[in-house]
Amino acid sequence: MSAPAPTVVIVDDHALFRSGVRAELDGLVEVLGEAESVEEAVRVILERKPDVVLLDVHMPGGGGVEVIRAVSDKAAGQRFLALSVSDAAEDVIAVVRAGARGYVTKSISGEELAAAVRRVHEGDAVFSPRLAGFVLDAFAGEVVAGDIDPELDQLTMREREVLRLIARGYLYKEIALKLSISPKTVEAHVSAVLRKLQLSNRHELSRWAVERRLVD
Amino acid sequence: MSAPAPTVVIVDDHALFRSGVRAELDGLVEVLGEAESVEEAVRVILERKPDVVLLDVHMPGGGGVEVIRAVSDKAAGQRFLALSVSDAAEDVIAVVRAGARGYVTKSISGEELAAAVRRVHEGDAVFSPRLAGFVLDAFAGEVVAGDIDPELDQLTMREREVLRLIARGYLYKEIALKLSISPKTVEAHVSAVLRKLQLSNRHELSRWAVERRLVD
DNA sequence: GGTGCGATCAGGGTGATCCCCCATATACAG
DNA sequence: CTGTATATGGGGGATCACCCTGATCGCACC
Repeated sequence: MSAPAPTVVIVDDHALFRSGVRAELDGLVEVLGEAESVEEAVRVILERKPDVVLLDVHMPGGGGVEVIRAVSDKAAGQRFLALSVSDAAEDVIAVVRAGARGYVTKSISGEELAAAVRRVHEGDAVFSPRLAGFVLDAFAGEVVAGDIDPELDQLTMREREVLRLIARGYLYKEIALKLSISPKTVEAHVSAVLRKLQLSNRHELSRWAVERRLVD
Repeated sequence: MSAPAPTVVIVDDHALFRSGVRAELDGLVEVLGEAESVEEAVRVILERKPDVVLLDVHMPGGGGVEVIRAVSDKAAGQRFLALSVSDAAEDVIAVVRAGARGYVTKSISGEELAAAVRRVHEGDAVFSPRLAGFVLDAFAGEVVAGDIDPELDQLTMREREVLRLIARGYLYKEIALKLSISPKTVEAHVSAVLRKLQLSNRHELSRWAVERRLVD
């Protein structure tokens, strides 16, 4: 337990919060730098190469996920600990998928945060108790869903109905029967969906739907 | 930190190891019982309802995964901490998929094990440092696979290659280009796969592949 | 040396998909 | 009233998917 203090970079768009974290962690970890935007974060992280990046999930310009993506392209081994007010499952899932090795809420104490940083630095996975369930449940294959989607939003109700059936592998004929319309109308709806989502065939459409967990 | 000692049941087919764990945990957690087979484990767990089940992964009669499945059917909230000599990714993935909330190797010390039990009891997720990477990498969408599947087993290597590409939505032409063979040969392989798996079109094939986590 | 299997390919056919054009009715906003 | 969006349809055609019946070659097994 006499390991040297791990080094961190704090990424958050709120200066007040950054200095709060810095003060709380004083003496427990070594703060190498701060950043308040995605671009600045990427630059600072690549420059200072901290043991762990404390990363806010919600930020203008893409959020924590973008930071992880951009940094991981250039420095594969970088470890991230997500730090957020949100305990929404989608946020946790998204940032973990991107590559974060931990996720804690901002209600954490300074000592707990320092401990979490140490554990992430050692390669461990850290999750707030109430979040561990989300992550592992999602990993176990459960459905999460339930959020709003700007891409899905531009589709009309009828188009979404057709999309759902297409994604389940039904033929135009079968969909026409189910909806009591002509196969030609189904075709028209499918074309509209493909155009709006910028996809080129029903296979891509199926994958699109599965990725957004609209079916299966 | 003055919480009452959590209660555990130890499941392992080696009596020597069970008593070792019991001795190491003495005074730190309360051992409610032991089991040395899948059947006994299910019975003891449902009877004693421990806070955490310390579960060996490799056991005659199905191993830890079977225990988790059987118990979860009857007592949904039960928490499991997998304890194994193996640090193979497939073992970790399998047991976490089944529902374990943690996984540590048997090289762990008594104090560390007690701490892990406490954290799992509190709802936290616990992984040995070198295992955390496996689990999160797999969750991030990487391929793990490597297990045996009687359905997949009847496919030849070439057929599996084609299956993978079909499930990803490629056209016969595109697959032919990727594999440097004729579209007609691709067609032949697809037909063989559909026949062997008793499916009728590429949509069902995609769903089949996704369910078995061969793609996506 | 036959027998079987895997991998490669061809021709021909039917149905499905997807694209383009087009038209109609309804509803809603400006 | 006029334009726009939505839902509904049709014709025609190019491409794709799937199935069938073939074939050749190599390799392993008995």
